[in-house]
Amino acid sequence: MWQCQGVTRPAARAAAVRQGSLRELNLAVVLGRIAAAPSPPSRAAVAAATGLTRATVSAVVDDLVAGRLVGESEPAPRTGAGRPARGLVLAGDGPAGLGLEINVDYLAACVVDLAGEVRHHTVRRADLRPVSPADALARLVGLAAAARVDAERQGLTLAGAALAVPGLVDAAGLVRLAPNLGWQDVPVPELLSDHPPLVEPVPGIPALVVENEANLAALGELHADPDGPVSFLHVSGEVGIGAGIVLDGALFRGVRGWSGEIGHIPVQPEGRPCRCGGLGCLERYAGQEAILAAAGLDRADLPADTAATRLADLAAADHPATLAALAEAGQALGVAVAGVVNLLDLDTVVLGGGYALLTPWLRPPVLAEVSRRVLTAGWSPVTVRSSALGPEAAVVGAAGSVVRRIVADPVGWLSRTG
Amino acid sequence: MWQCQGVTRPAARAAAVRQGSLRELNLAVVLGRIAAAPSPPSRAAVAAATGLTRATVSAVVDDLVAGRLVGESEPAPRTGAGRPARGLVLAGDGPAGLGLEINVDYLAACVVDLAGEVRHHTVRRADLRPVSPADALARLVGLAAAARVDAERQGLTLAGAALAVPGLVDAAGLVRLAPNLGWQDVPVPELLSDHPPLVEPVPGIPALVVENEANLAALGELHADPDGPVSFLHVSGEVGIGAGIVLDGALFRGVRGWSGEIGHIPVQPEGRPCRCGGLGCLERYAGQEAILAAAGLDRADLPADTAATRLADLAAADHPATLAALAEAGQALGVAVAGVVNLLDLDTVVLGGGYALLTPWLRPPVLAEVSRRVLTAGWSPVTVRSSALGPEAAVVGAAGSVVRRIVADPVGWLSRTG
DNA sequence: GCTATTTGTTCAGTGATTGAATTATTTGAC
DNA sequence: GTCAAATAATTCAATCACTGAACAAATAGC
Repeated sequence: MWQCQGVTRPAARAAAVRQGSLRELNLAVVLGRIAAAPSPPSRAAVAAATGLTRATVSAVVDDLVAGRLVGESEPAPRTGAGRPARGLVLAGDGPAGLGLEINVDYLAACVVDLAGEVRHHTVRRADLRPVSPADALARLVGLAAAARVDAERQGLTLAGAALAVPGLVDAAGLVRLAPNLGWQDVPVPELLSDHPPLVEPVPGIPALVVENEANLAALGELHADPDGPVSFLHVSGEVGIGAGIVLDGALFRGVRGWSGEIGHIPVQPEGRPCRCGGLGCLERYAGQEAILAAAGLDRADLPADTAATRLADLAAADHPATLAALAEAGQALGVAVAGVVNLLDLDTVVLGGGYALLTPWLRPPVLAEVSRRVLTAGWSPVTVRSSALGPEAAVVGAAGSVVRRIVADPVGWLSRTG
Repeated sequence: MWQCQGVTRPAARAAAVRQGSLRELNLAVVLGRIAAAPSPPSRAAVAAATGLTRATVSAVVDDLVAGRLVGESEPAPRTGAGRPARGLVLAGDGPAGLGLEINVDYLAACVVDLAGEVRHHTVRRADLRPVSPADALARLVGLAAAARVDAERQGLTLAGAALAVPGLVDAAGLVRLAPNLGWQDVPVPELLSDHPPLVEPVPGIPALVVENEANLAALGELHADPDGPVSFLHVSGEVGIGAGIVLDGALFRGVRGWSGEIGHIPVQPEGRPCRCGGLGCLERYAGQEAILAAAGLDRADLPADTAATRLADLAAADHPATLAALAEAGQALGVAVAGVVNLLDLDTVVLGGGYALLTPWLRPPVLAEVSRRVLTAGWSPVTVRSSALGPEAAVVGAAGSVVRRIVADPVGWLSRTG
């Protein structure tokens, strides 16, 4: 009689359902089910899981196979009597996503297929700070072209690309600010328009999405651990500190796509001045420069990308100043994370980027602050763990975001090949 | 060639689309369109807006009219030649939502019809702190019964109820903690099971949802201003400080429904101890008690519900200690809000509850902290405004949450009456 | 009074799903 | 070794809801 459940509202589906939409929706449902299954499911298993009839599933699967989105695997392990099932798997020779990344000291490209496998991965180290945006993008196009050749050699078709940059990106792909690269108002799509296209045009799939690195790294984490939590906070600690917020399996980008600036959450309202103009931002206490300074290390001594490694080595060797620096950083991070958890009620915090290596030392103080400051900590434990992917989380997440889009809405790809 | 757009992922629609779903989905689409239209639309206008044919819309509308969800209004103002349209409106004699609230010093009930009109509203003042949860709920049932009689007299059928409580509620309706009521682990549905049901059973609509007051107040704000922003932060300042987070028109409840505890975001990590066990929580700087103390007022002097009024009166009279207290509270609130905006990239903050009256004095310091501390403040102005609803936001939001659910998914109601 | 215009309904046609029947393939029992 | 049971996948007539065009209704303007 008195049943209870939470107040939720289904997302406003403005789109009317026309006759043909039925098939379009079921293509996505069946493909999504095949993608989510732990082992290659049979048509009958998909039917049972989705509630569709086997006849419908067969018809839908035929379309998916014809469109090179799904393939049949060898007979799955038998369980008893009966005709053996034919396992359905996401095609390894269909569309793939191209992930790209421009960071302070490297460029990277990778290709991920529908099944989520990384089929190509290149990193080219170079200090990009003295390089103009146009030249940096030109070099990146070189990497992308090589990735494309490699992908096509493997029978894959690049259907879209996503570029990770360490900065604020608006909806049009304009990089408003990437302080560590020294970029300001760089119109990436415009600068790339001189180059040949990187991917095959596919209706419904943007040729290029430019996105904040921390956001894509969070998606990479989702991708690397499909059975993990669907809502979590992914904190990337580099020179700056960025966060990607994943809610119900989707990236939360904010009203303008500028969410996740956890590095500028105040942790000491009247504390150290930050170059953003604020006072006491988290970045000034837990950013790479702050940790290095507190540990007594000169930043000029070592390239940015080895800072975390160096700190981890010193900490592992019980270097007192480093341990103290990490404890202080972890405490500041914990204060910010406690605020976030109080606000959003997340139960998982993933430490990524440079923090991944430092998790053994950062985790205890973060957990201490969380358990002290989070109102609901008593009933609901918060997990703090290290990223499953390493520094490549952002590129992999970028490529994964493309295939994720295809799986969620395969109609564009299917209409391409007819 | 180089089109760009954000990385978004459509929500995972696990549900397969069966044959009948087509109609079910279009019932919701058409009903939603009628609800969203600024003036009663014709069938032809709905068809044009949704992309369905007029024939389909007519058929769907017939079902909706038969189910008492939609009615026809008198001819809308003419625009030119042609057969006059028959305007479609949400029925004022169909299902309605029952909103309930238990707060520190009052009980409230209200009824909202499909169109969003408040058709009944009662508030009964009483100090609930010395009253046992069972007795408080018994009194509430009395209010609810009166509301039901009034609703049925007006031809309405109560299809569901939502109860707002100032505390943490889990998914089963158990109130884990409501400090200001003195409640702990109160199983509301169980305590209500002795009473006759408050509403007609409707498939798909929970008879009772228990939810945090701040969350429902945020929904009330969404309800009061349907053309307003679809993503915003609603901060209710009472004895405690709670926030409701609305993202894309839906309440964000967090993993366990305990989101919005903005009152325990640290604003001075080593500052004043809070009864939550943390240090320097926002509540200790911008909560009602902190403001009263800073203004030199004794809390015992005045009932809790008049504290905001009293402070507003004193501030309007330029009482120096009150002005200083509000400035300090506003600054602390601004620090917390700046952190939230950095994290979530929201562009609207609504001050509700007791803060609504104090907005003229709180807004300037909040805005100052936001513009100083939010990284993207330069490109994206943040609006800070007062709640459109007064203290009744939570009850109205509670009732509105029920009708919102019916509009978003009318199938349950329609299957009830056949 | 006639025409143009817009609204809303009717109706045959179509596409996709449905459910039952059928075929295919293997396990296990007699 | 053969047959029955079991499971997988396909085939096919029936059904349901949307489509598009034709039609009826109602009004403004000439």
